[in-house]
Amino acid sequence: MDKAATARGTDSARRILDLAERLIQVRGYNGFSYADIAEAMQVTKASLHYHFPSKAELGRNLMARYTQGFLKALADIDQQAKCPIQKLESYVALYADVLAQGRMCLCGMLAAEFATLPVPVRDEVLSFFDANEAWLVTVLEYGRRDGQLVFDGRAIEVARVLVASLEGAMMLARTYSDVERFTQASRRLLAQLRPLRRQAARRT
Amino acid sequence: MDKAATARGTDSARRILDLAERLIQVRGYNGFSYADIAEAMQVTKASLHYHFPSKAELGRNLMARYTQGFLKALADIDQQAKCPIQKLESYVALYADVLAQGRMCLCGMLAAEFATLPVPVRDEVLSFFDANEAWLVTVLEYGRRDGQLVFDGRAIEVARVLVASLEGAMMLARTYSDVERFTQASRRLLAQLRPLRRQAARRT
DNA sequence: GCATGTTTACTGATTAGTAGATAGATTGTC
DNA sequence: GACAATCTATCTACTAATCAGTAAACATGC
Repeated sequence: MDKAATARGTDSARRILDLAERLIQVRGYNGFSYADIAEAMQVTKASLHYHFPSKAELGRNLMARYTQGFLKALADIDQQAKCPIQKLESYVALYADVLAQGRMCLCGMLAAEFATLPVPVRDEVLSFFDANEAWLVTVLEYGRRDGQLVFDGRAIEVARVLVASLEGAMMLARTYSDVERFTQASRRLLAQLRPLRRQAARRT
Repeated sequence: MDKAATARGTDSARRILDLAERLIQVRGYNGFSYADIAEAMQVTKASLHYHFPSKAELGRNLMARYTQGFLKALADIDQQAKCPIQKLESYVALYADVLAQGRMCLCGMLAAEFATLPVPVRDEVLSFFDANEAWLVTVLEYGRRDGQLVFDGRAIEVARVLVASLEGAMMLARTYSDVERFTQASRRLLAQLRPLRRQAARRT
């Protein structure tokens, strides 16, 4: 059965990527090694090199998969969310879900280590952020046009502040092992985009 | 002359810390080695271990010095700035100056690698952020009391969003090698705290 | 002669990466 | 349907480089 063969064949590669993803999100690109993955999978390092010849290649593949998955998630939000506010809330939830597992955003982590990354990995990281900003710009402009969102100036600037703030809030919250820090920050960031700004923070 | 001796004596330690600081800000804690510092100083690795027995000890000392310097800078701001807005602008300038050298905030970088850090270094990183938040809270509360700053809810929350957003904006700006990204983000973040919010973004 | 700071010459662990053997499953051919 | 060839995925057994860290000799200046 070629189906089973294919399934088993791709399974190792997928598991390697899963483990690499988690390791990078927790320890960073320079904080994990092939030996870590090999140990977790109970195989030898050599077999990892069969699937991903070099660490750079592993990183590039991982990033490509991550961005693809993120774009899929954004498309799902576009289908399901009823209004721009809801889209932004779902967007924030993507971050919160990662943080809830004690992980950083893969790209936030790689952005920190950017100077040490192989060039192909760098390119993928930039693509990820570009795609994020582009999606947010669409949501923001649409939301402003029909009055559901309020902000000054260019949407791209708001989008960039939003991405940067969420990444930063995620990093600080993880450092303090305090998800609530992220929740409070994201609630505040979204509140600023809503009309009726007086209600930005209902509770003190 | 004990002065010259002390000066020369402490000079090596200071230069080691200077180089370690730059290396961590650019490449991260796991992205540099004693060999990097030794090469830059034209000495052997062994002599570095004379001054800082272990990498953890080096990191702890570096963080202590960094926080001390930052607190000094905050005290200077308190003395020189005339109003809360000006204080916040000077605070943001501290970040911008680091970024202008192509570096990340030392603690922003270490926050990303937090899971892999020796515990003493972790503690120092947390102290740094705690001190930042505490200073900001004072500025924010004072500013709101006499109407120069406007924000909803608790000052601590605003302080945390500010720190997280600045760290995130710094990281993204450095990733894109585009200081302007940080400038725009910080201008926008501070504008939200000013009265007359209509003027938040004068130019597009 | 004693303290400070440096060097030489190591150690053992870990890093990414490779060559070649091997087991088992799949495929093509008669 | 039997058999050979090939493919997939793994293992053993390495390499060369780099990592943090150490011991002991050695210089220099007070």
